[in-house]
Amino acid sequence: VIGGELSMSILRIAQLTGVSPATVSRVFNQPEKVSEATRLRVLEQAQKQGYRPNAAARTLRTQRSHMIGVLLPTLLNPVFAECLEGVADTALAEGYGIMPIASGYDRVQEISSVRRLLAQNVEGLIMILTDPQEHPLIEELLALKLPFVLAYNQHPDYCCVSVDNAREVAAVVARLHHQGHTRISMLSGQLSASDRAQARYEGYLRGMANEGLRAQALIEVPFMSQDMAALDEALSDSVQRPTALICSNDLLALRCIRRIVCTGLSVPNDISVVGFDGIEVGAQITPMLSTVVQPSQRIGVEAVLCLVKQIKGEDFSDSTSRVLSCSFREGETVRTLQKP
Amino acid sequence: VIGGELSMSILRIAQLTGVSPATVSRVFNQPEKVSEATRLRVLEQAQKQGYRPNAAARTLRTQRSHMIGVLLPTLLNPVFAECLEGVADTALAEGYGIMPIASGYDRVQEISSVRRLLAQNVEGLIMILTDPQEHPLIEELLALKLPFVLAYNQHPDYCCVSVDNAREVAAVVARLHHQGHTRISMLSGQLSASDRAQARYEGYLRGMANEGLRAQALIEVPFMSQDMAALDEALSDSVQRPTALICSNDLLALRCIRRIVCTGLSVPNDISVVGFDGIEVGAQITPMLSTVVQPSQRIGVEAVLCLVKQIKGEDFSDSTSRVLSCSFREGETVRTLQKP
DNA sequence: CTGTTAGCGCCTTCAT
DNA sequence: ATGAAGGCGCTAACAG
Repeated sequence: VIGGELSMSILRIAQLTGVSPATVSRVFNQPEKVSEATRLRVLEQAQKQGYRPNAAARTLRTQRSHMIGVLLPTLLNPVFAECLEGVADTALAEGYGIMPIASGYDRVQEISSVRRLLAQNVEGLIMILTDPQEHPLIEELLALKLPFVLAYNQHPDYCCVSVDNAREVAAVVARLHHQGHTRISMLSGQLSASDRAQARYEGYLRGMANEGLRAQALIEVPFMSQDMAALDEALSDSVQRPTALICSNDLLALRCIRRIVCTGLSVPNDISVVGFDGIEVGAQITPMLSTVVQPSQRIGVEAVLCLVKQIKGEDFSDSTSRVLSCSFREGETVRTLQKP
Repeated sequence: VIGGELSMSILRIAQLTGVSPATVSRVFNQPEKVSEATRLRVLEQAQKQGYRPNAAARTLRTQRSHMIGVLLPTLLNPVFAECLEGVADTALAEGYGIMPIASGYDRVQEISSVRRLLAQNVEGLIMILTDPQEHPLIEELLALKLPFVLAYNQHPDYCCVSVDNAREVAAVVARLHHQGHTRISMLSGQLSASDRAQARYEGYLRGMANEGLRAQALIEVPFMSQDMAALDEALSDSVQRPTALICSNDLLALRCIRRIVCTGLSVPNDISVVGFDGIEVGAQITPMLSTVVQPSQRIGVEAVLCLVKQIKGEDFSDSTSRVLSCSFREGETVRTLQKP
């Protein structure tokens, strides 16, 4: 009965310790059900042999992978990297591993990426979609009864961890107005590219209406390319030129500032710029970027907590959405205008 | 023989299609060994039933998880996020999933994190360590015969994908000297914090020696905190003050620029600043950061390719290290001095 | 080209 | 408190 070249497994530890495999298993999963004496012996042997439970076998047996899939647009935008950091840390703390995939803001890739995640038998998904509206993926997940949480996205029917994009931008408009600005424009990537962009633009419109200001036409630039022609045009008319520019995200804001300065104008003296996201570097640069700071890491944290709750509770209806509040970073890219 | 509530599995598809489980398995793994007719029938049935092969079972059976573990300091520094993007994309293309964990620049966490990765039965590891010198982890992995690749780190004995940090910094020194700078200082986070920091500092010393310049004392600031006292002191003496400052990484460079400007000095008029890393945002800001651009994404890509080669080849000696070359980004934070 | 069979390593009732 | 036994879903011989 003496095993020969037994590969590393629970069985080997069992034999070496002189107990049954069941006992070894218990030591790792229900330690309280094993007498301290044998438990220590098993632990010691396991230690000595460098034994680690086989995750695949355990997953197969328990039907639990302890894996969370994460779908995000790209890690090249720090806002998502910051979020992922929050996701990673929290998942770890909750006993889950994460498997991230970037979709490149592409709906087709979003679908294929999630399929791969499903193939890995993830227990749940955290997704940052370009736009959750009528997304085939959602139906699919619902049918599979696979728990998921949307991050940054907003949708009335599904569990989302996000911010009130529209409200935040409207507040920025009010703030700028309060500082004497009336010609306030908004610049964005392609609106169709994300629900955030749309919500933020709506916030702009609402804010302008609230303040009794005339909304300007949206300055829409291709986000992926570096083409700033639309901005150039908006700046060309030095009389009608806006005094303040709200950008749909921080990366765009930086790009705008650069373009404006290259044009020979000054930020914030000639034109104020406000971003959205609150990426860390924005606070390191000079002039410090004035921006709406989303709690990106916290969004990641909450998304995991919410997802884990769903997974544990098996309760799919408990998917309480969370709208986190933003703060405004008083940077140095906004100028208070003299009253005329 | 008519199966009842058979849970989703290869067996179910087999029964429904009227073939054996082996055939279904072949359809997914060795399609060429199955007649087109039955293959199509199986595929159709699988499709209809929404069947997906169970990854855990497959892993258990084949002893291959198709998972790569990734250990990195943090995602909050864009340089690592960019690298991870490269890792993620390439791993996907190679048929692997990735599982990233952040270590927070902490050796103890590095160890515990990798343990967790091992517990997930990853087939290999990509690691960005603070310092691979005499790292207990390495011994452990070697003993386990688990393939791994170090990224950014440099070590003669193990497979690394990195850049020649020392050479690149030395080149910066030469470049600055060529532009008329002689009082060139270097600023870094704690040297002990990473082998990169050390190598870059060595490069500074070597570069200064090469140019026949007198190396200044290293300005060492705590990287994690925002404490810039050491810099303040270096700038206090307006006569001896350096005309150029080489920073050990881009994040530090941004912080320095901010501090310098807040002191009332100008970059680059009063003092030139050069970074190291080449994070994307550095090119978006104004003034554009002059810096040594590491091919971060490519480091990630190469690391995966190198790792996969090891995994496939089972050949642990084929671990050819790769030293990628950097480029210099001519930004706007360096001034060419007039000849005296 | 297809079917049969035997585990991969683990957990978990059910006995003892 | 511990042991025995079955099976999670799949693949890789080996037959036919």
